[in-house]
Amino acid sequence: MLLPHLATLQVPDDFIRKIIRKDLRGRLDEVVTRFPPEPNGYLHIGHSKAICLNFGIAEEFGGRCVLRYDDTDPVGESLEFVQAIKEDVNWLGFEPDAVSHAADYFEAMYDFALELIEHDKAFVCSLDFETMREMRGTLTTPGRPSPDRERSREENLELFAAMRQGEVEEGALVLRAKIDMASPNLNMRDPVLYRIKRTPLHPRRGKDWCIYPTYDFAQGYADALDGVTHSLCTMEFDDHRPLYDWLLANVSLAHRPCQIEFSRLNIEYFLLSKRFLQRLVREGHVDGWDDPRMPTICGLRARGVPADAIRELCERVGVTRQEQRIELKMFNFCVRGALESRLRRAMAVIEPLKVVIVNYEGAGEVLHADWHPQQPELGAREMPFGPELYIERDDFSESPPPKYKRLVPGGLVRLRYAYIIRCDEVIKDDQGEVQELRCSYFPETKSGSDNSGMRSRGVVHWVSADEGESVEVALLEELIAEPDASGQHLESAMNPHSREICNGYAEPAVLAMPDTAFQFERLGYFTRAKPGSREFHRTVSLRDSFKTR
RNA sequence: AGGGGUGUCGCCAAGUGGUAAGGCCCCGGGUUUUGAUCCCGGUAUCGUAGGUUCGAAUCCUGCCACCCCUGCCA
Repeated sequence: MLLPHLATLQVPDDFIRKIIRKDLRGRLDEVVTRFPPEPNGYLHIGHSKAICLNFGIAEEFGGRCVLRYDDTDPVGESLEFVQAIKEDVNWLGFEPDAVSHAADYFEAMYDFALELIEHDKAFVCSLDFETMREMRGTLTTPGRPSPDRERSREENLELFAAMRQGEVEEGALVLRAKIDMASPNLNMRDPVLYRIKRTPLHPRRGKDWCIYPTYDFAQGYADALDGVTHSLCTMEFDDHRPLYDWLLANVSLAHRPCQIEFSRLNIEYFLLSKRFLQRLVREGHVDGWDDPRMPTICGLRARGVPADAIRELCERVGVTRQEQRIELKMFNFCVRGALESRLRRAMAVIEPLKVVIVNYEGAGEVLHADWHPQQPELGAREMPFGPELYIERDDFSESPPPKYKRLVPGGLVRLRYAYIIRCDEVIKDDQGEVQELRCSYFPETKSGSDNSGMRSRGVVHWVSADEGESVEVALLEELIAEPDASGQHLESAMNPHSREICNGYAEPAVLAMPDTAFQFERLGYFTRAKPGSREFHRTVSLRDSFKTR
């Protein structure tokens, strides 16, 4: 799983794995983890950290990992998301040992609720939303008990049954835990356990149920029913843990999963809130959840980011309880690392500038080059060369910055895999815009048989003007312009240049190959919009150490 | 009457009383017909103030900063 050039990376060993290793030495025989997405949206790169952690641990310790859909609230959930989540998990390289649904445990959960009521640990409350909020108190003042708190067990049982039977209006009654209205932990102030929802229908259970358990109620029991030993979740649930434990302790359940929290993955320029992503799609800022600029798993896949680049990133950033905001550079490093050794190289010119070789005799010739300088087993291709070519506009300059290694008037530059040329004349239009370069070439400098001893300033890529294939190339950037746009308004945060289209030319061999992605030399890694398409978009640029560019 | 969590190089992150790993970034240099890749080399006294100790990033005390919590979302 490690990338060839990154083989030094050590096996993961974080505080969670240390706990598990210790538990396996005595307390437990097997480790069972779970990844519990709510099927109300697409997975994004933030989820991949939890996926890699949970599935990775199961793999490393010979345990199991369950993909559990946390479908406890029908609002916003759909089967479409269920399907997409499964596909994304698989694409990332993981196969769940089991798939479960919290909704399939509704019957068992209902029984746990009854048990709590029977033990006087839960009650049916008739407070309306507003009043309940008011009576909960604030961060610094204690709450006050509901007037229904001392309702009799019989009445609670009766009312809860009525709720379940659909005899109660939505919002009229809820089931609450009876814990401590004065607890400094707000989660312990008699939290709601069940609420009534008549609409929409549950995507999986239809109209079987009209009462639904809250996250807090469902989580621990679903974990227990799934046989989970270590319930790994993100830091914001840290102060839910006392409730998680309380709910498990007050019911006759032998199995006791334990919750461990770790910090979320944040990446510069990636805004991962579901609300934000939904809005991008809804308002048409992107072409869909799988737009190649989206930070969703399917978006990254469309962009050409390989699964192992994502896994590599998750492994590299580690697992701790510290907030982490990873630099984009780190992400890009992993993407390049995954692509570097496996993509064929090719030449494409994105902003063409015509070059005419005035001393070239004949119509043209065919040159040869390996598909990859370090991987000869990838084979070689032929490329047509002729008297008219295109080079990149910014590979020529009349007023070059210091240390410029490209073409200047009167200067020499090597056309990669071909000849050294000299710029003899610059043709401009009325506006003074460079139109065309007239150059002469040196036949004795032909690549592979050059013993002229001539030295050029640098090397430049090119495409035959006659035989180059026209291609449409999209240069992609992040959707937001600020490294951290959380809390900003969408309008001001959006990057207006997230997709710039260029019309250019690629060497013909590119279109003759079935490869879905190439490295266009000196430009970056590019992926086809669709198989066989002549539309490409840039997955990531090459690292560029040219300072004044 | 608030509670919980976190503070080690620009970004991640090891380290758990014996004198600061590693990666990314950055800066030098080498190889190179991609200013790519690859290869060498360089860069921190641990939020802060005290204390304990022969010895502290690690133990104790105070302070400071940041994050989370007042949904019948997850």
